[in-house]
Amino acid sequence: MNESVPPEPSHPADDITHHVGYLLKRAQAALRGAMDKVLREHGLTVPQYSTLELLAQHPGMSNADLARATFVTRQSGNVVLRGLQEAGLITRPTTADHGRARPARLTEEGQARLATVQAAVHAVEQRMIDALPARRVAALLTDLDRIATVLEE
Amino acid sequence: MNESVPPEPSHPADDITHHVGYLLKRAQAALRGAMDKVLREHGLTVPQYSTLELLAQHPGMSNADLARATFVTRQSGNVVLRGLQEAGLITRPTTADHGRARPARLTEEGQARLATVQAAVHAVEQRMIDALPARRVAALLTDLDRIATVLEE
DNA sequence: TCGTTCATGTCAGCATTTTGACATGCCCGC
DNA sequence: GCGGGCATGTCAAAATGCTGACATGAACGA
Repeated sequence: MNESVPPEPSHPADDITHHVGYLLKRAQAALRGAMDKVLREHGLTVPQYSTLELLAQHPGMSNADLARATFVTRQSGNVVLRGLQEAGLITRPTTADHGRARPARLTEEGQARLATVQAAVHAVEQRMIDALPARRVAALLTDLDRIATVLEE
Repeated sequence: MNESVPPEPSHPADDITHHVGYLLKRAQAALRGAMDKVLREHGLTVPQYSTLELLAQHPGMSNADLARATFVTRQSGNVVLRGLQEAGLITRPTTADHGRARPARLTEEGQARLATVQAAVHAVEQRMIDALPARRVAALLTDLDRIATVLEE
């Protein structure tokens, strides 16, 4: 059953802007821009927000954990963590009780700041979801997961 | 190890790593990494490849055009263009015949280099597509397009 | 016990990208 | 004509991210 897509049978690559990779990039760029715009009003960057959100769900994550989860290097993650610490939004023990990992946790102020921006960020995500047929959202999630998984190996 | 996840069974929707935004980021990061790895063997970066591909389809695009199409600033686009020009893969007129825009075009060597890497890059994209149910690919494309469109405005 | 291996945190240097600014050249309404 | 408005190219400086390197601490097997 290949009849549903007959437009270009012979030419495999016509318009790059309609390839999966390009659209993935475009959607991600648009999301990044929308989040940046919203977060700037609250004095946070996207990496900072992501870190706060992760720490809220998993208190005690180390710098290396957070770096992996946010898709940056440990070095970049460290910079973000220092910024958040200077802003008083997180705390890290000065000495590691086990290994070298220093578990990070949200401060009261960190939790408050996160709660403030969550509404705005979630509104952005809702705009995304509302733009899609409701019954396709779940499929999109599994598809994106499969793409990531197959390319990560 | 990063053993940081024995906490309470939170609701699936509460886990950020299953949100659309996070999966979009993860898929894009994985794609970027896979393309980087493949292109490095041919001495090209992802922005350079993207620019070559766009110029192959649309000869004469200006720096500003390319910057918009690759989701970077004009300044960054200019750096990429200079690199490609130094490598002898593209040419740009030293003076603009109309306005300030200087249309870029692939050289013979540029076309050859592009043809060489296209197979490798397309193989990556094929791995993505093969990881998905065939009948969902078209839906994924339209969904990504809708996400990008709604967030770009 | 000891040595190897691995993960982590951190420093330094480099590359890339962005922000901000400015000059130049078209278009379009007046 | 001609002026404002806009898009483009480019420079300089700052921000951001990465690679390479090193030291420390834990886990594991000989």
